[in-house]
Amino acid sequence: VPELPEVETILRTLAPLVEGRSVVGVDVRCAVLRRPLTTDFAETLAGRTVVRLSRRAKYLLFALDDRRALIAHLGMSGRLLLLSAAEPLDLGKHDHVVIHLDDGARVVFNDPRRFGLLMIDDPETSPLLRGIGPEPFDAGRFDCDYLERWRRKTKRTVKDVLMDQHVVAGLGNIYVNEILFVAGIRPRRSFARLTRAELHLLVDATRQILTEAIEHRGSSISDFLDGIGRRGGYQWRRRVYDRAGEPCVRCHTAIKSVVVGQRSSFYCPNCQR
DNA sequence: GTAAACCTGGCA
DNA sequence: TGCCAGGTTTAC
Repeated sequence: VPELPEVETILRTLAPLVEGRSVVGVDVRCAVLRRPLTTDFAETLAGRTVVRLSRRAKYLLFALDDRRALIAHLGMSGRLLLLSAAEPLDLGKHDHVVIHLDDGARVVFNDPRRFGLLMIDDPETSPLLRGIGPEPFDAGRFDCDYLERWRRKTKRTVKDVLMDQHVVAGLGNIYVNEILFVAGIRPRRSFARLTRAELHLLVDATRQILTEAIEHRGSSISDFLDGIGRRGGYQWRRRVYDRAGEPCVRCHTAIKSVVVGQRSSFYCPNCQR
C-alpha cells in the first residue's frame, strides 16, 4: 500500500499524537515480519520517549531519546493506527505489535501479509536506510543533472529506474504510473534514451504528482488508512493506475495495460510517447 | 537483467 | 481454483 504520500500522511496524523510521549509498554503478539523482531525489541523500546517523527523514503522513523529510532516500513499491507485512551482495544488476527503510550493511547502495527518491518536502530548508520536516493522534494539533490548521471550508467526502462529506491526515494507502482502520464513518457522507454527535456519533465511531474497525492492524503484503492483510521482521497484522481480500458482523462483514448519489470503498468497510448 | 521468494485476502 | 495486489530481497 504505502508509497511516499501514504507514509507522509501517516506521519502527519501521528506526529502530534506521539511526539513527546513515552512508551510505557510494548506487546509483541507476532514477531515474524519480513525480518523477525529481535527478542529484545519490547524491552529496548519500553521506557523510551518518542522525540520526533520523520520520514525517509517509505520508512517512518520514530526518533527516540537515546539517538536510536523505531524504524517502520509498512510493506504492501501494513498499517500504523493510533487508538486514543478512550477507544477500546479489540485486537485482530493481524495486529502484531501494540505500543502503549504514557497518555493511555496505543499505536497498533497491523499487517496481514507481514511484508512490513519494525526495527530499532540508529538511523544514521542503519543498513536499512543506507544507499537510498534523494528525496523527490530535495531540489538540491533531485534534479535534471542528477538523473543525467543515472542515464549514463543504466540500460533499464524509465519505469524500472523511477521505481528504484537507490535512484529516488519513495516512489512505487501507483505514483510512477501517474508521473509517467503527466510527463508524457511510456513506461517501457529506455531511460538512457530520454532527452534532457524529458528528464526535466520527469522531475517536475514527480513533484507535481506527489504534492497532489499528499494534499489528498494518499490513495485508498483498497485498504490504506492514515494514522487515525481515515481513508485517503487520491484514488478518485488517478489518471492511469488500474484504469485499463477506461478513457484517458485528456484525450479519451482507452488506457493500456502492460507488464514492466514484473509490475502492472498503465499508460495512454496517445498522450504518452 | 529476470524471476522467484516472502504472506494473506479479495475477486473473477 | 487461480490470479492479482500499493514492496523488497535473494538467487539464477
